[in-house]
Amino acid sequence: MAADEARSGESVEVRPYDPQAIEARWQREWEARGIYRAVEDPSRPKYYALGMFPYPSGRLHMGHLRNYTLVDVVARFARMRGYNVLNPTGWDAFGLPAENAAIQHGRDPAEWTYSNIAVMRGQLKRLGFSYDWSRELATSDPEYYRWTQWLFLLMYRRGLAYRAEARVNWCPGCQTVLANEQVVGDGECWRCHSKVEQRRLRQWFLRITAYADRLLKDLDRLPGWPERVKVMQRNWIGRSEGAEVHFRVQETGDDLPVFTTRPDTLFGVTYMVISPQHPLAARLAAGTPYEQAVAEMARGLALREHELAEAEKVGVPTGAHAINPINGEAVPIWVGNYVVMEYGTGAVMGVPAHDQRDFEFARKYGLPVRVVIAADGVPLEGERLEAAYEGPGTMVHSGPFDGMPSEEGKRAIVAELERRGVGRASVQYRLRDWLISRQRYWGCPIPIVYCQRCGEQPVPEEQLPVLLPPQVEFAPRGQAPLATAPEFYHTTCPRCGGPAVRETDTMDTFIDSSWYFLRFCSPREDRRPFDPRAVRYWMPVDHYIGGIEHAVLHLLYSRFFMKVLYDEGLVEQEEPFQRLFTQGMVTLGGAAMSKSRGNVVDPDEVVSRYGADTARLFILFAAPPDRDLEWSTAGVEGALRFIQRVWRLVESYAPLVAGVEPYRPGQDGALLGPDERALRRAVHQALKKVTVDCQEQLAFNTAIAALMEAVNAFYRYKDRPAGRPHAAVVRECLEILVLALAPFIPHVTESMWESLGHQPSVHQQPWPAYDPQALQVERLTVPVQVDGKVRDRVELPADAGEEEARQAALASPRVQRWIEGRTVRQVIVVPGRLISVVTR
RNA sequence: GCGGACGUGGCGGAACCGGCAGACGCGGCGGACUUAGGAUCCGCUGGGGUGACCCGUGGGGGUUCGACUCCCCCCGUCCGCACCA
Repeated sequence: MAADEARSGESVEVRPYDPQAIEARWQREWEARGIYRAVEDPSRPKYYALGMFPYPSGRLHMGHLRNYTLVDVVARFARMRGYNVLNPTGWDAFGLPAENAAIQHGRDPAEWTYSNIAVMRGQLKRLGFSYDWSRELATSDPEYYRWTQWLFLLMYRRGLAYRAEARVNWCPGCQTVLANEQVVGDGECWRCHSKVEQRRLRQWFLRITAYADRLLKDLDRLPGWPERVKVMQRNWIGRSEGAEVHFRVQETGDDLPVFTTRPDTLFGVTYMVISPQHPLAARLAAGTPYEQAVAEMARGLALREHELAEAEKVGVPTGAHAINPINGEAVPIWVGNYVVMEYGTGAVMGVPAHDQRDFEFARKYGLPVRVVIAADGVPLEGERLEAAYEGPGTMVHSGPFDGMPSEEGKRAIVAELERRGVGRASVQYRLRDWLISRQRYWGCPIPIVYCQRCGEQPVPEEQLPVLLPPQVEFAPRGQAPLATAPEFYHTTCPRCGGPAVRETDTMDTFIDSSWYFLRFCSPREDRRPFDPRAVRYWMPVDHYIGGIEHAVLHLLYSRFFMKVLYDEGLVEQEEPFQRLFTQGMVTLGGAAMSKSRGNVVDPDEVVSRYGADTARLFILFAAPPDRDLEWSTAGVEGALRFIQRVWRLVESYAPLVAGVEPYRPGQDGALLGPDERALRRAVHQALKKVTVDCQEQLAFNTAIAALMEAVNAFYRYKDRPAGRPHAAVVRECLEILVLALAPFIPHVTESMWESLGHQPSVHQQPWPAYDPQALQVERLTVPVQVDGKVRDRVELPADAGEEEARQAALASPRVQRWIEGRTVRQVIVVPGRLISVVTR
């Protein structure tokens, strides 16, 4: 009876698939049972899956949905494979938008932030992510930022936090300074895209440059990171090896060091060029006709450094000369706009024959060009040179070094300079120290006070947190809002007890996010930033997933923090993220979704209309996770259709398999009919594909495709004209299907698991093993090529030997037609794959 | 300029280590069921020719019995960095 019903398929009325009811029900149950709560258990291997926590901007967008869906699948898959999984979330809650809302709409930043969090938390919960919600945190909570301040003081104590006056990036839109990493594109603010200006200010910095070398070297210890991100970090750190060479100003006796990567070209120096901001520039030009020009250049640079890349090289002579330490030659000193004060020493030796920039400058101002590296096709006379030769060669016009290969010459010249005490080997980095002061309110207060008597004083640990005061004046006027709150900044000196004032700038929010992954290990710890035991168990993050936009911001800063904590002995690893995955964008009409472009699709609307499982399935299936994903409503409907197809399959078979034990591998295998064998093969093949695709890469799109094929095979079995269904095999295959789908569509699979007579939760089941025997076939069809073109297919026993395959191929009439009149020179047999007959 | 990624049907995308190009899905066409279908199930769907043939993975060369895959040159798209000495 049950069998007949099952076989008659669609004539059986099955309950309709109701995603809203199903999803609400299981979300409630999961929460009530606490099945995603993570508890340290040293007897089990751990797995820390983490998505880059969201900024509570108001509502979730598709990027969030994609990001967290990927993390959720990784977490669920790991859980089923027996790992003790930590998958937390929280809120990167400090930041400018909260403050802008305060300015524009008079809302309290805290109120704005926490009401956004409430909305977005609800959205995340409706998506059914397997978070351990008991670990939720917000960086704007005093219990969190207390420890951010503690970490700042740790940096301070280690000499890694310092205050200095420097030329800094000033965003006129946000009315605050920015770190170099936050100046993006064409010199724009990463947040509001205003053109960044330069100002001189006294600000707090973190000495990330002290870790430049380790940050660079350890990239090689991160095989689980995308090459792209590592390259970006390498370029950002920008290590170059070379030499520092000390020239001397002939007229004043001043020391004038330069950095060069080409000490082998030292004999080719025909002029010296210094940055307009170089301390010597104004001094040397004073009293010359160029005094005013130099001053103007310095001013011009202060405004828009980023435009220089396109600007023409401009320079003026100072009238002074520099003496080359290698040969005693005096060359003119120029001031040039192409020299960056912040890199190297702010002075460059001009070698026009072997540096294209110097070449252009020399040609423009009629400076001599002297060839000192000879190579094929390079004229020895500088006047005939059409472009600088920057490659290696043999040294010429270089006194005692003539004839030496240039690579060797680099070492030889440095040795000679060292011997004479006028130079040494040197390494330069492009990386600058991290400017962390922000003239904003909604951030973590910097725990420093200034005492007239004792100077700069760290706030003692026991006085933390320095609380952000409510109710301050926000109108941006280039000054920190906290500077308008005397009740905040008036304090007493922790050392002498005398009157003192607090620092009124707040910290860059990237500090908050540089350690949150550690806090998640023990989020309620109230005596330390984190419990070392918990950190030892959970860290490092096994799989970190987020957007590429953090390649050199958050990801570099977090690595830096981790290394400092390692040096302090607080953590045992130096690298926070073992494996990193950067997902692609979600686009509509080929462009990233954005409010200003008006092409956003709201995840919430998709969930209300189709359900979270459908939204997830579409996102996972429509594109490989690292590529951009074009949103498609038709595609979403396809995903829904697939879920319904599986739903009907399970529902219509449920009566048949009720109370039946599943078929077990190895059990009377020979007795199964061909239809059952075909069904098992399809299902186990899919299971194998899902297992491999999810384990080795995040190839969820192909994993899901494989499951779709299995479902198609299931329908072929169900709708075949004759034969009663084999209940045990059907149960086995249905269970595998449901288990393998569980990480992708967690709610509906829970209901299916129940329909199959099981107790929840499907997510606490072990991942099934595929049966290698089920994959075996008796006969297979192999294509036969003649001279590289497929001419026929032959059917062979699966275990056919080479000779058998060869005979079968040559016996084929269609192959014979193609080899007629020719000599068969070779037959290549690729077992199980193809046979290639060669006549040429 | 330097560095990285990519280029496959009408569309999103498959293809292990060099071995049947186009899995799976969307869209389209046809059939079944049906009062009806925008539901469901099944079939077809790269182009030309319409019998078994030819062409086809951005373009051109090469290696190979065999190339989306490897090598060389070129074109195009996207991203990052950019007078960094």
